Amino acid sequence: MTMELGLSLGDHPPSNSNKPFGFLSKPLSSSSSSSLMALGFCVGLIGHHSASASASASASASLQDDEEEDEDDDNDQKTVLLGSASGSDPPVQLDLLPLAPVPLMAEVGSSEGGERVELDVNRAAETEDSRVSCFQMEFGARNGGGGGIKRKRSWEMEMEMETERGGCSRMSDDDQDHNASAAAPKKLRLSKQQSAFLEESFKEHTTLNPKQKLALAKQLNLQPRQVEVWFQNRRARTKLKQTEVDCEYLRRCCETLTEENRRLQKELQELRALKTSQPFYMQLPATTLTMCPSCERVAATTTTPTTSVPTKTATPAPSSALCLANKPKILPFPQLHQAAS
DNA sequence: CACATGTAGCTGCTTACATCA
DNA sequence: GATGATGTAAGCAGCTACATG
Repeated sequence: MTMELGLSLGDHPPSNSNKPFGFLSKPLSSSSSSSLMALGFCVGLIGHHSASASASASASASLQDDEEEDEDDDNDQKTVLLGSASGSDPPVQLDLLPLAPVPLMAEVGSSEGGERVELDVNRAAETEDSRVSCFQMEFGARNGGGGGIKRKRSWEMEMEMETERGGCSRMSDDDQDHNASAAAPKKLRLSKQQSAFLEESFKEHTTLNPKQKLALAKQLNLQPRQVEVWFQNRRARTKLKQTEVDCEYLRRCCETLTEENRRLQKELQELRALKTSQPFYMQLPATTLTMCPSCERVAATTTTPTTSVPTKTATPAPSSALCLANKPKILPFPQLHQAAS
């Protein structure tokens, strides 16, 4: 007789994944949990997701006008449902909440310009670096830009024409040629205010419709393409962090189940030892082994032919209600032999 | 109605640059 | 100051959905 103890993680894969847990083979960072916290997200196990987005209120309030039909985008909460080990348990919901909301600068996006502490990369056009900045924007458009700017959107062209009319003045052809032949344009970082504003907007909706994108770009004095790229990268970062959280959760599940497997194997060995130490079990009264699912102790009860009252002959399991319920019966060896033959 | 084509938006991967220890 | 690690803006390929002829 062989008894197999198989453990599987596959019953309830994460709802957002249609792949098996192949990524578990991927090495995990050594200090996973702490690093997760360091990433700026906290993991909470909650029953129902509470609308945390309300915390990020005023920042993108100015954009609310533009998001009439985009409520469906808001379902993109940074949460994930994970199947639990037992099917009856409620799913574990990992909630990614930014630890520290980014303070919003009052003057962000004001085209008239409040006093800015640091250099706004897109305002650098007004400084001696202007050519670099203007060229950068021009470069994307002229370049054909490859993938992202393969096909220029009509509304983007509209926006850029508007920008050219108003803001960053066009360079002369000579200047353009000069810059085009120069080294690739420097990559300029968004200012903290711009990033903070985009972050607040991202809390409201992780995707943008063209109107929202235009509005954001206008407010932040950025190209719509820059806003679009920022949101794309931000979604990718969110997904990456969520994957790390999922991975950590499943790693712990795996540890727990491995430990459970070890314990059950040990218990099986003990039962086998019990069998060999009592070679005359055939003559013993029928024994029913019961295991309490809560305390995980095994109790053997013997039933004599003369009386229906079981007599406990081994370590008694606690008589809690849990112990009385769901008694998994392990057939005594004689019965197993009979069933096999 | 089925099909081809163009457009727009997305993801995933990658590169290059900026920043920091 | 040099250097490696890390973060991030942007480029690119490929996919899908949708509108249009």
